[in-house]
Amino acid sequence: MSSPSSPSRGRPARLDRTRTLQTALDLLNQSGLDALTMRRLADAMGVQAGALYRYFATKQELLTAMAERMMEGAAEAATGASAGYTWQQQLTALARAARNALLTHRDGARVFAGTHATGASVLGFADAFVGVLREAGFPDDDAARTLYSVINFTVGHTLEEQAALQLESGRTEGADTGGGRPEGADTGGGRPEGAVPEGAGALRDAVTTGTYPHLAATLPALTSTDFTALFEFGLDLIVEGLRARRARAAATG
Amino acid sequence: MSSPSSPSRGRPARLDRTRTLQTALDLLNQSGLDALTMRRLADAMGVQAGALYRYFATKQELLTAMAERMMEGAAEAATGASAGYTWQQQLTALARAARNALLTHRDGARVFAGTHATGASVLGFADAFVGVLREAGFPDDDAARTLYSVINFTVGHTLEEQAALQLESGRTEGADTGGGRPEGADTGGGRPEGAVPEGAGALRDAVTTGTYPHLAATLPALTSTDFTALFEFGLDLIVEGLRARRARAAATG
DNA sequence: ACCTGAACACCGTTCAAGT
DNA sequence: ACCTGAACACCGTTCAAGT
Repeated sequence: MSSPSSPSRGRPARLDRTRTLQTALDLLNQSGLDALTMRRLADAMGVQAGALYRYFATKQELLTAMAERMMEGAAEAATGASAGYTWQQQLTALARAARNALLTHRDGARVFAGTHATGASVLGFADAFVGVLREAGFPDDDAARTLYSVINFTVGHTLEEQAALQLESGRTEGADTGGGRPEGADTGGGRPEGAVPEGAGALRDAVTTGTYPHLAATLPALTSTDFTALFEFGLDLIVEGLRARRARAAATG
Repeated sequence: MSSPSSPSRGRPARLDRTRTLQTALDLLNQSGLDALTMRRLADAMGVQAGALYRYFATKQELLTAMAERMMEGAAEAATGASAGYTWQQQLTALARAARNALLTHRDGARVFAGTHATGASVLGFADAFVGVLREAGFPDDDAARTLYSVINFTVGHTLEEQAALQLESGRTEGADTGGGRPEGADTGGGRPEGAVPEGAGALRDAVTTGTYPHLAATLPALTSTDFTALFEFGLDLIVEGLRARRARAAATG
């Protein structure tokens, strides 16, 4: 029990797990995951990089703790006032809470996807989610698999959403010093001479350049930036799929 | 047109886009994404690291080309013989082909998720996918959104699947030299003294330690390693959701 | 034209030594 | 007990210089 967390005798200790975690989350929000290095985090805490390893054995362990904290309160936020909600409404609320938790932190989905947090926040959320389905009468297997379906969809979606956010902003660093870059390394697509597009514009360009009739016809929806509507659409598909499965089971059983 | 790809006069050139790409994919399969560095790739090609930058302006561009190549043939693999399939069957085949394409390469999902490939493989796949839905009579918006739902679910799922594979193997490097590691940095959970579990065992441990009634009741399904069944479950949910949406639209319209 | 050599500005992690 | 200093073994990327 004489871990670094417990305040023994001696100097008051500039570091501890909680303060390090909070500073890491702040740094993440300010600068993004790529800029969150152990050295920069140490700097922000006025300490040498090596000192962090007394509280987190590896960077991976720190990231896992961050993922865990991101999910804090997600289950509660979705539970709302109390009862009177259908299982569809409860499931939808939980999924939205998960997406919101990831969106609340810059690169939240990347942090979550890169870790395997199994703390109280994540498991509490999972237990609430599975509980809704079990109490609605779904078989245990279906309940567990639905949890993964919704989580995987949510993480995949938010990964995309946050990647798109990063591209549409943050195009203003290292603003091309004008140094003669070797002319090679082209994609070979015969681009109009300008810069290589990267965001939604890249998709629009590529679609209109090539011959993709169906993509061309759906370009507006394909390049839409209404990620909330996109998330709701997929979520609704899953929930409706569950309802259909339930109706079928009721008819058969 | 005098790009490095076109063989002009001079020495035969040990490098080119295609050979570099192939070697990178081989190295990925052998060693994983974390070991795929520009320096190691250069080593594998018998060249200095800087030489690679004549063919790929950045590592990100190389990774995008890799993602693009992973998806090569996915649309065709799903199209199968010819017609006679329902839109549900065609959609399911396309989604399976996407997962298989990612699974075929080590860390394939991580590579794909970290890039924004908009080449012929990816767009051909997307066009085929959207085409199935449009020809089945779905509105353009629904077709485009369904594409994203399925892709995001598939990427999220395969990310998890490949992460789980990595954990259950590969526990045999840097086999603890016995050096006195500082004793701190514990999670504070009072673990039984052994090593920190990381795979499916970590989840099982955490669930049985805490008080999560619903997770405890569904533990077998929760810790199952049948990822194909898990993928099929989620995919079926989405497809059934689409069918329900279609039936509703037909009744209303 | 294509590649080498060498540098620049970083990384995560370890660990003896100080206080 | 807690942190510093300094190192180890790496990174991605740039670019003058050689051939």
